[in-house]
Amino acid sequence: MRIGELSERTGTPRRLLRYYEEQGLIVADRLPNGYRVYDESNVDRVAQIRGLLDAGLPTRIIKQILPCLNKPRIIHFPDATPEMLATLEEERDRMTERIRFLTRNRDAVAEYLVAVREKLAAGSA
Amino acid sequence: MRIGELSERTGTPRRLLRYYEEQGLIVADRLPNGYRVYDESNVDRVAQIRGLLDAGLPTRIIKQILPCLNKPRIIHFPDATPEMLATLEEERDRMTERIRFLTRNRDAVAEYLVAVREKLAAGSA
DNA sequence: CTTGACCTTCACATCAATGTGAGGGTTCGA
DNA sequence: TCGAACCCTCACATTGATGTGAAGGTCAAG
Repeated sequence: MRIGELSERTGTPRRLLRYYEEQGLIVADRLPNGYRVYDESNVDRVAQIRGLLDAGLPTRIIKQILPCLNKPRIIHFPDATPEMLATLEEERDRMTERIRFLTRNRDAVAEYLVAVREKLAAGSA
Repeated sequence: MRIGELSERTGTPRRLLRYYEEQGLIVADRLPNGYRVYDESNVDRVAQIRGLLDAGLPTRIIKQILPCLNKPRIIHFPDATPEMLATLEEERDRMTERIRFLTRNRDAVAEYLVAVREKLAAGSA
């Protein structure tokens, strides 16, 4: 498929698909006329990228961890340098931290909402 | 305490403390000479803000949910407009989504690391 | 052959979170 | 009274993720 279809199917502006490519997050083949061509796998990949971005990870980190997140559970080890592993561990811990924090705050917000609803119910009763 | 101490105790650049104030996330009293003064509660508050920022929430949303996250479990209801409640619900759901996504990916990264370690152990054995 | 819907690159704009520094007051101790 | 260590505001710079548009190539259908 070309960029327009991928854009529609992932709900991602073309501009960003090009940007992700520029950042090395996705790769596109080219038709003889220069048009980008994508295969199915890119749909999932873009979704993954967007999710990670939305989760607050910067593209340069996403670039590092993406290869470890392949669907086929065949972990193909890229040049797994020690520093890269260190980065990954850091990032894993950062994610864990984030999850903890986010969960705490989500729960607080949720509790608040419940409390407000009760208040409202009591008030209107 | 003045801005310098708060900065040190929260590990946050002064610049950002002023920025958070500008964004309405924290409030500071002023000494007669114009210096900002903070009390203890601001230390936690800043930590909270930084955590939420790090979790990917923009300041304008943080501003909305902060009032619902007070330590003393006395939920004091601000002008809880219906739209604000709607925003909060949306944000709660967004956070939940984020947590889910983040968890999945964190686990994937973690698994990857374990696999690599095993590989390395096998190789060196 | 032209029109319209694609695609390309390039480049400038924006927004939020930050960095950085200029220019200038206050306070306190040597 | 001078210097160091604070504080202030103002304002421009930067970075990452985006928006937007110009100038132009490709291609299928009328």
